[in-house]
Amino acid sequence: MNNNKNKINFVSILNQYELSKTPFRINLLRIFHESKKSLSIDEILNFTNQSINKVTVYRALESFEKKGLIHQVPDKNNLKRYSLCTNQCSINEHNHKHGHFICDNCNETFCLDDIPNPDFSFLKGFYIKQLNLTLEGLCQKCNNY
Amino acid sequence: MNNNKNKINFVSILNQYELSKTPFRINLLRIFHESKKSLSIDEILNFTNQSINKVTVYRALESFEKKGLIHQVPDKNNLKRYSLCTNQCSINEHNHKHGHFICDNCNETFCLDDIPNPDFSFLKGFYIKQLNLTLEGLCQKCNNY
DNA sequence: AAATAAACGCAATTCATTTGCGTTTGTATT
DNA sequence: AATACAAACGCAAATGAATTGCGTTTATTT
Repeated sequence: MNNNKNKINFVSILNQYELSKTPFRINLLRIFHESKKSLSIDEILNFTNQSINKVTVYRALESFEKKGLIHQVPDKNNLKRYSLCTNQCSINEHNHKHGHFICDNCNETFCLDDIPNPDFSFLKGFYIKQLNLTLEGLCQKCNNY
Repeated sequence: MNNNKNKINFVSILNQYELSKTPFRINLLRIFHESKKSLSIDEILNFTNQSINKVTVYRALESFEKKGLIHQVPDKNNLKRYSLCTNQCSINEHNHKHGHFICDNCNETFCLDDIPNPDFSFLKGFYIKQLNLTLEGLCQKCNNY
């Protein structure tokens, strides 16, 4: 895999989601793909070496979310935090059976892509659009596993 | 059930959790017990007819949480939002297998006490302290059920 | 290549939450 | 029941994440 191929890849994804392809937004998409976890605004800024304005990050994330490329995930400190959508999502329809594990010690967030689908048939009359599962505890490293 | 008996009840709960029994804190505990859902700061203020200072609410909630009487739950708008603990919790040990349903339309939060316990045995080496499940969609009413 | 729309950076604003401090109230002790 | 101490309270001010306005730059469309 060469860099050129990767770049084309990200651009075509942005195309697919009708998002503009500025250098920063291409880079933002790369950052999401390369870090397998959810990201806060400050974490994103660290990956860009602070070369970009914070407001620009907020607005790019807003666009990405609106188009269904990323989605917001809960954060212990009530900060904005986003994850790449795994399924094909759109503006109107997000369909996550998505889980996150937040480590109490190192604060890392782990995406759990394949959580067993719990049975919610007891919720009669409720329409479930999105499922967000957050586990808290100790990750493998902090649990000295 | 008469009012007197209820009052004694709340006071004894506060006693049990080593929380001081000011008129507001007794009332706060009643509010949590009477509304079966999670509460934001502003929702609490509405129940008290704004007779109490916002800062006081923040500090009372902080105390309640530290002692393990309530716990924070995720909120779509990243506001502080709390629910009564169902299990016996303490300062150091919260053990929730707790779920919440947030309606996209009316914004109500419903507590799901008896969610089926998903199988997380695939998370080898992780220590799971707390499970927070948030469902989003339409509640019975907004779903025209 | 020109016209239009979107992204960007900067400064200023908003709004939830936190902090400091003097006063009041609850709690423990005698 | 009176006193002493700690905690809760209210107010004003501070913090900090997120948002908004606006002029400039860059991407997109024709």
